[in-house]
Amino acid sequence: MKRARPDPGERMAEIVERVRSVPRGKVQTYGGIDPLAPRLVGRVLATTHRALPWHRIVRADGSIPQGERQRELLLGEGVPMRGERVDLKRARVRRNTGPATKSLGKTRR
DNA sequence: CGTATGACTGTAT
DNA sequence: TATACAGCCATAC
Repeated sequence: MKRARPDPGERMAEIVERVRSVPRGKVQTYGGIDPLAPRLVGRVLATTHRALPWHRIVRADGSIPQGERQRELLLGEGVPMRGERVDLKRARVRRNTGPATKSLGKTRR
């Protein structure tokens, strides 16, 4: 059990690491980084953005938080878009790709 | 120490 | 599909 995080710094450090692990040309949502504290992810990005691929982090519905600026960067990486939003179905990082992904239930992580 | 705010999310209307 | 509301974590005042 290492679910407990008495130290905020540790949680933030993990967020930073996860953001850095998002591959180029793909994106991830705030909830995808930390479902329990998506707002915190934004705070971390805002304070650590200089060393992170911040543009690869978008909202759960595919909308882009930083607008045009971020949108250009994503397009530059070849991220599939759908209008002003990212096509999460294709661009979002997923650990499990395949049509037979149905009864996952709690197969998270 | 309490209140407000933010690069958010899921559910309801 | 779009708008409204409440819940959550850490920080700023």
